[in-house]
Amino acid sequence: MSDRVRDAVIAAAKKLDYRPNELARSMTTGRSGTIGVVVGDIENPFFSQAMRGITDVARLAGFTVILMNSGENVDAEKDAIRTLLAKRVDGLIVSLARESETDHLQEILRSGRPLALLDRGSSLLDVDTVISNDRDTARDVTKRLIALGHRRIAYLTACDTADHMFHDPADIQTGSVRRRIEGYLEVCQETEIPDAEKWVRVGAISPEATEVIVTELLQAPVRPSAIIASDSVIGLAAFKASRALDLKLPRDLSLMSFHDADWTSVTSPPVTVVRQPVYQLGEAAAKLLVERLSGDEKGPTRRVVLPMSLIERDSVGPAPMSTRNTSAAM
Amino acid sequence: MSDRVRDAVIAAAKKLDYRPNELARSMTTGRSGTIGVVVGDIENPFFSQAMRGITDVARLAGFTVILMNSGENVDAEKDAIRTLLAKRVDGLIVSLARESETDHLQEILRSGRPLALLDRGSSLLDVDTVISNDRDTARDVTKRLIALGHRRIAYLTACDTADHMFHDPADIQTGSVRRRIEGYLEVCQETEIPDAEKWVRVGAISPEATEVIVTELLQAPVRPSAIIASDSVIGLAAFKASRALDLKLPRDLSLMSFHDADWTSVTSPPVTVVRQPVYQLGEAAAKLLVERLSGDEKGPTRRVVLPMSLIERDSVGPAPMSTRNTSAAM
DNA sequence: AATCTTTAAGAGACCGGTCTCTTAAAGAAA
DNA sequence: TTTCTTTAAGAGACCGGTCTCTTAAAGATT
Repeated sequence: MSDRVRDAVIAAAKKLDYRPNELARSMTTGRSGTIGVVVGDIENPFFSQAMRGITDVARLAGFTVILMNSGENVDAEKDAIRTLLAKRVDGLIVSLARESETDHLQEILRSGRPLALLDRGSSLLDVDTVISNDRDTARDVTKRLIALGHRRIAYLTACDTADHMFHDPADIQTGSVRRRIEGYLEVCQETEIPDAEKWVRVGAISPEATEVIVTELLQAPVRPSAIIASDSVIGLAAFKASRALDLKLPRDLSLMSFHDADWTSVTSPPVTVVRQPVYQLGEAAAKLLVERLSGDEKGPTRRVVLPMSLIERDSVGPAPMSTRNTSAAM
Repeated sequence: MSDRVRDAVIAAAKKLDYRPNELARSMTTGRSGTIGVVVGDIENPFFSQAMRGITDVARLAGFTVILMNSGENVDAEKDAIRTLLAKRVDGLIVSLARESETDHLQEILRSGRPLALLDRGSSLLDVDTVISNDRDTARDVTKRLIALGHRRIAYLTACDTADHMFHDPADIQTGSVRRRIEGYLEVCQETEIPDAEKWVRVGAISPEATEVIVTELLQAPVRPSAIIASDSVIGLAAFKASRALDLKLPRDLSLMSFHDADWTSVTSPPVTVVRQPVYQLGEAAAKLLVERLSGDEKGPTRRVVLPMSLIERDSVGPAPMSTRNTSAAM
């Protein structure tokens, strides 16, 4: 009897090509089967790789992904989260624009939905987080550069400050970058390199802005012998700018970049990079979220730290002798 | 009276931090404020750039975007569309895996939702489409190579066939690529270059696969003097493979690639590319869709063709004299 | 002051599912 | 055949909005 009726229903359903309305289902069940993701800019290979990791895990777990770009802008981020919450996503993955502004994130928590932080954590927020070992890697990288005789090492980041100048790590609102700068400064202090702070440059928010910063840096009377780029977009712009100035790497300048983007291995010279497990970062964040969504709602928060590693190629070399004694040169 | 009550309501809403449930709203209005996007692989810079164009337009129009990867796999594409339809997206943007399989797209049309095709059209489907002028550009590029004396020009694409060999443009299911190959073959025929078909290689679906194909191609007794890569991922792998074989560009081999990805300008030599308005492609597709969604539901279908242009750099040069007479060399 | 118009507030149905509870029918046991 | 158990089908409420219709109250008109 059950069979007969079922077959009839199925046949009818097929004839009318009936599709259950997931919206209606979501309304009663309270679950939308959707997770919201807020990233800085999907065009950045860093985020598109991470996004692939997220979508792969989500799909396997039966979730669908809504993507929103914040442009690293807090207001856009707030809007995005508000929209996502209104759409009743089951959980969120956010790559915070500024770690200090967490009011809108509290809102997520208050709504009872789980949240996972991607690449940037926040001490103000006790939630699942996936980051890289930024500080340690920055320390290693800086040590390596110093061992090669570099004393004037510029650090370039897209993170901007109110006056577009760097004074203190506390100015930097993006956690991953702040930790890197802290690591860099620590090592400089330990090796008694004075005024390392003055070599940190903020506001490399676009290839054009980066070009201006790098050009100005390299044309100054006292110029850096090495540059560390905080991501591959900055690294690429710095590479182009140094070439435009006819500088030979690594003779005239040592360049290294965070994120082993595709292009870094095919330049001449190929550029020394910090390999970041970007896909895995996204994957891990999605896994944490999916686990919360299917079971232990209220387990202890987990913080995953994925290791980065230095890939030494040919854009980094010994510093010219003339630059080694910092105090004299200044 | 109205004011008093409204104020009271607003105050109460604020106190309870009330957020309208978009799901419930969607159910009655029949509009979810969401558009579904199906791309091959968000990790590919081509798609991530296009996606940025889409999300920017969508956000401005008040829509939210659900992203799904098909991996250029028809079954995954079908699944994705089914899910999207069940979630009651208002419209879809799809980058078709195979132009001949359109049953699942008919399903979209039957559901009454608008659809826009991105980068790949289908003659079977009368819907809004945004593509590039693939055939003409391929013709230009081929002519240029032939003018430089090239007679053996390999064309590499990720599109695969059943037997992993190319026989006929009809084998190629990705419209943009098929049109390019058609343009390439047309020009070869017009200039009486025999057997151009044998230089088309399919199945460059990953960097590894591409490396195998390129290495085999370049180590054969009769090898191509020029390679055209159908996208920047293939172009990069081909660049690496040729370098691994110690070939000097453009002396030993001319290489050019579709899609002006970032890296193409920083290699040595920089590679000659076809500039594709990728962001604009996404933008245009989203605009077409949004227009349908807000007004002329049933206007005539529009096909937007965005122009590509050749950026000549230094990876393409004259063919070695020895390769110019095809018949003798074979 | 009585009537008509305007405007606001309240009540009810609906969207399309899920879930529980009741009722009816079929099959098993006495 | 009667009674008890099992199982299937049907009815109703609910999720949280939108929308329409009714009712009540305020303001305008003569």
